[in-house]
Amino acid sequence: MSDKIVLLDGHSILNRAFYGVPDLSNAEGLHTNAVYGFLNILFKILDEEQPQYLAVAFDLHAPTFRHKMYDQYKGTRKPMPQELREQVPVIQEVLAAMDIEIVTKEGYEADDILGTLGRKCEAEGMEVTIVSGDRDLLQLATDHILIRIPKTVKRVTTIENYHTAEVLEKYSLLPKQIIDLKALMGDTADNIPGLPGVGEKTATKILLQYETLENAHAHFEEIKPNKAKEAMRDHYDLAELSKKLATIDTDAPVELDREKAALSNFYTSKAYEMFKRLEFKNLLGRFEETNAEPEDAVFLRTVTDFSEAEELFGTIAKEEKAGAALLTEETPKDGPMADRSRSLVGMAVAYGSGEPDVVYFPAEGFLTGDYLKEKLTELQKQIPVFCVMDGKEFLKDMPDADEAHLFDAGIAAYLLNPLKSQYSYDDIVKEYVHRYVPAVEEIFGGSKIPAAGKMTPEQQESYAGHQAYAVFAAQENMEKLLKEQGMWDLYRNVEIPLVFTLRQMEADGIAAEKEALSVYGAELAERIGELEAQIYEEAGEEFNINSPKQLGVILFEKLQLPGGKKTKTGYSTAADVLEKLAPDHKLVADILEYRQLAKLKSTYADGLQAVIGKDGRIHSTFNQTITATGRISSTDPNLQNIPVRMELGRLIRKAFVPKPGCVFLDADYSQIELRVLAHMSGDENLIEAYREAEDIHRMTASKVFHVPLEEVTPLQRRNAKAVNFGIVYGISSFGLGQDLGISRKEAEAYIQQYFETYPGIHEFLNRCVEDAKEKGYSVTMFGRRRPMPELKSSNFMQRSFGERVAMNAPIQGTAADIIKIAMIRVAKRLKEEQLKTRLLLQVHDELLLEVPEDELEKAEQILEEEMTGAAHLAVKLEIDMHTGNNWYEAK
DNA sequence: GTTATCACG
DNA sequence: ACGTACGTGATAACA
Repeated sequence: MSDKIVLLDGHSILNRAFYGVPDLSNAEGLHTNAVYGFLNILFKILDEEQPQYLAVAFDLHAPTFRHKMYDQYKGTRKPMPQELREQVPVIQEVLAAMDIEIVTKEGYEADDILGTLGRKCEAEGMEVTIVSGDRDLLQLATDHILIRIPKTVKRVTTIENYHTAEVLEKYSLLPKQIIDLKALMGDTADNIPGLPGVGEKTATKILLQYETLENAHAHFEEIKPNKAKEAMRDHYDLAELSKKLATIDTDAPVELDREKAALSNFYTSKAYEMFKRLEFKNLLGRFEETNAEPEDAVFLRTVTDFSEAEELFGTIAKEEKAGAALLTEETPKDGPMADRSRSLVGMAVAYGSGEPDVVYFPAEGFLTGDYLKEKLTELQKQIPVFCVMDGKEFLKDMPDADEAHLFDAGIAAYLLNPLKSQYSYDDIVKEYVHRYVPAVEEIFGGSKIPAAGKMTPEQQESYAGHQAYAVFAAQENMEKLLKEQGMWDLYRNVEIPLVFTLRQMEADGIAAEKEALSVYGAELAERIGELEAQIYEEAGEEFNINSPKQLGVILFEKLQLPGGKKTKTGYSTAADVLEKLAPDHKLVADILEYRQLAKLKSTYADGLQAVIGKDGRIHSTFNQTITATGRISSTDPNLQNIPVRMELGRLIRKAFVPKPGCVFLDADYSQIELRVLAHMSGDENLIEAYREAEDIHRMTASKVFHVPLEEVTPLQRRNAKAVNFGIVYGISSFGLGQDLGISRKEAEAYIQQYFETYPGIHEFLNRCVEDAKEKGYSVTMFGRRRPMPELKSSNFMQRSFGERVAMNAPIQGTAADIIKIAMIRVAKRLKEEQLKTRLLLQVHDELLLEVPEDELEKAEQILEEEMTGAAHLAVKLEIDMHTGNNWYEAK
């Protein structure tokens, strides 16, 4: 059997894949559809062909040399869309990670490289397969060179195969005559002009008779269709040029490096990382059987001997920097946070200069969990730079950690790119150390991390060790980048202190009365039952009201209500659709009420009861690395979306109570985002409006609608308020119209008048978009960045989204910065003044404190001072503050 | 696991 | 012409 080689036309396949695969992008906003499609085609070909060699050819310049000649001639080449362009380096990176040979040559196209290598390999007795989307390549087909052309029709990829015989069969021409064919008929996709008026039919007929272009020209007077004859006579220069354009150079100065092209195991750890980052989940399966060894592994070791450990701790204590990772087991794994007990299973420490030593200490024998914790706490206080992956998690086991020494790599990575959905140690190493360590999937053979106690000793060492290595190795570069990007102050003086504040909030939790929730839930259940019966009766049948699909069928098919389709899967039954129908149909009104109550019961009445711990408190988790704008989020449960707007829902807040002897103290910023906007835009009129008026929405209405302040109607005020909100969201006339239930045109007029009233805001918003377009990211007052890849999109919708985000992110982000600062300041004051008052919750513009009755006055003063003093803006920061014996009263 | 809906700022 | 408000998380249904 002779050797087989597969040669791929990189750009051409990428291009095919781009247009054949629907738009995909990963969490970073990077488009990935073409890369995904490319890899699918590659794997399919390799599975089928089982070649010994593989190489991929790329043009060096996207608009290629040969085509440029014609571009100058006619200048009609469309630029490559940005979404495709950005994927070119990605596929090259992926191929490189897979150790696949990439061949390029200055001054030559991929075609020429494929042609040359193909001929050479054939001459050496190999079987050659060339894969391209470009039919030009058919000219290369022989009995030993197979041209394969993938086509995607309706999401199914099929591949056409051509040896000489197949070319003859399909085109009635020899492969080398394909050149003449193109010369005559042209190829718009490739910008080959051909002869005017000559298509495939005529061209084939001419070539069947005369074999070549030149021979045909010599006999042009005999050519049959008159049009073709004249074209041949008058435009032969075009055909000659076309032939030149269509001819593939099979004598380019390129060589195949057999060693590099030899197909080895390309399931490398680098490739695995790339696939993971690109979120090609079903391609990851290909890696499972192969066990890729990292090429330059981090050296790890496990120490179990007590005196050796003691000695090591002594050495490490003198270090300037260390990285650490804890393996902790939580039991039981579900149920309320407070009911779980934690035990240390082991810990890893990375230290040293240059290539670090990484040591894993299992908590066993004389090295007990308590001993290790004690030692690590000491180390943490001694070592100036102490790096961990997740500081807040670390504090659960090391509550006495020193803030000044802590480097939280997860938070650093979040600030450097807040768009990622996860901050994993392996990504961090890849991104900031340019090295590869095994990810959890590789260590555990699945994306799930088993309980620490269930891991094998090897897995424990690898997981904890690589994590300790990662934070240690990445720290320097991350710190440098944070400083370069002007975020070091934000990192050091806001985010890191906040880690400690949030940890305290989580640990304290908030008391909730199970009984009250249960009673509330029972009341809801009663009314839900009534509604259910009514709905079935009105609908004439029983169905699952919670199923939008079934509900849509009942409403819009069975009962023929107007409202039609809206979502891709069927009818929309969202509240705004149903509300339009509710006044005329009792059924719809009942459904809306049912929905509301069902939500309250399942999410709040039942949901909250389930997370109350044995201590009677709810310990939510506050996430600091989730949002794109810098806000924090709350999960398990989410305490930032407890009902308040509707009275019935609001009653839930009566179940949240202070502990005995305490009261709640709640304060929220008054229109913080609008005030931030006034400050950042510097708009004199808005700033002045804030100085003059109690009620900013009324004031805005007065100015926008040119009526005296006292004569502003409630409707005018409502509209002005909506515009104020809209501005903060990155206004669009459509969105505003939707919100106010008016036409796009009317909304447009409001916006216009608003901008006339506050011209500085108009300028500011434009500047936000322009700046973000230029720099690729937006910035808050405190330096927080948000990258905005969408702004470069050629897709109108995505770009518009980017523009709105560019207007919103600096405002929402700055407000988020301010309340974070306020939280730190409040926490600091409480500590300094040794109060027992505790910060319990943050709800974006609101803080809830649990205050011993005798500290109330002091706490009020602190809260007022620290919240309003958190930032100095051109307008005052004002708060509304209340006390109460539950959250309902305090709000 | 994804989709639709709805709770909050 | 395109088709939207910005930022989150939990639940139930459905595949």
